Amino acid sequence: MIMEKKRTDCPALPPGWKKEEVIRKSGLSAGKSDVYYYSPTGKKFRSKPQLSRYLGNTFDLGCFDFRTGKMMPSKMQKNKQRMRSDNLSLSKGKPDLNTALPIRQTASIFKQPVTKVVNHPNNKVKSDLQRATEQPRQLFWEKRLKGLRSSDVTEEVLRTMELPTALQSIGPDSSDETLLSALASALHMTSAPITGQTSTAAEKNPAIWLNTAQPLCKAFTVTDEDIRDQELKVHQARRSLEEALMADSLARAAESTQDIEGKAA
DNA sequence: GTTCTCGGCCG
DNA sequence: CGGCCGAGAAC
Repeated sequence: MIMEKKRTDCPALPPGWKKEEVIRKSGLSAGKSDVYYYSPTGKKFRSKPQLSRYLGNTFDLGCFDFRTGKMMPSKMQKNKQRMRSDNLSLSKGKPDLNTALPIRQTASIFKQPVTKVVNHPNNKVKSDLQRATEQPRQLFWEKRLKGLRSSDVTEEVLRTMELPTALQSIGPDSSDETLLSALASALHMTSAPITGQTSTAAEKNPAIWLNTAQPLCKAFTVTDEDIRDQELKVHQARRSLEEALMADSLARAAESTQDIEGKAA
């Protein structure tokens, strides 16, 4: 009888990645288990460094637990280096493989050319950006984003953002349930300014007058006050983050002191 | 040749 | 003790 190996989906990794656990059947280490991962293309990975090298900056494995296959928020970077003023600038030890660089990980599905390296002389590498931008798009495609919610790596659904009331949805689905998605998409799809639908005709008969280069959103103007408000929000968010990091760093310091006391006793 | 498996090193 | 990887075994 052949025991098939189970390759299970791994929700903490990008779609298509599979995890497998193999129990050792014999030898001194019988009963111990080895964990492997398979990329969407089927390549096998048998350690976190190996996985990390392959994913590079496209994915942060900082709090990924290789054995369980889950993101461990508590295990936030098991780095020796503490967030302290005395080593903020001069980082000693190895440069961290891929937690260090602040890479935006949410936008990668938009307009990213894929470079596929294949060791065959007749194959050519295509990076065709035109395709991504000039493909025909479905009218009112934003509707398909309805009901989609973002979630973090532990699959907790995140609180949605509140949009200014000046932003009004347009089109067959007048609710603003897709508005945030539509605007976020628009910001990623183009580097041109996002103005919304400037033609008033579009409001009355969007099926005909819709400007497809712009999101399903009535025209709006951004005032200097809006910008100041936003700057304030960002500033406050940064303050909160700074405080949270500081509290975290203190908690860790206390934790390790207890460790030492525990061992001494 | 490739893939599977366990040993064993090292932190 | 467990993660990681070398290398022999198996195919």
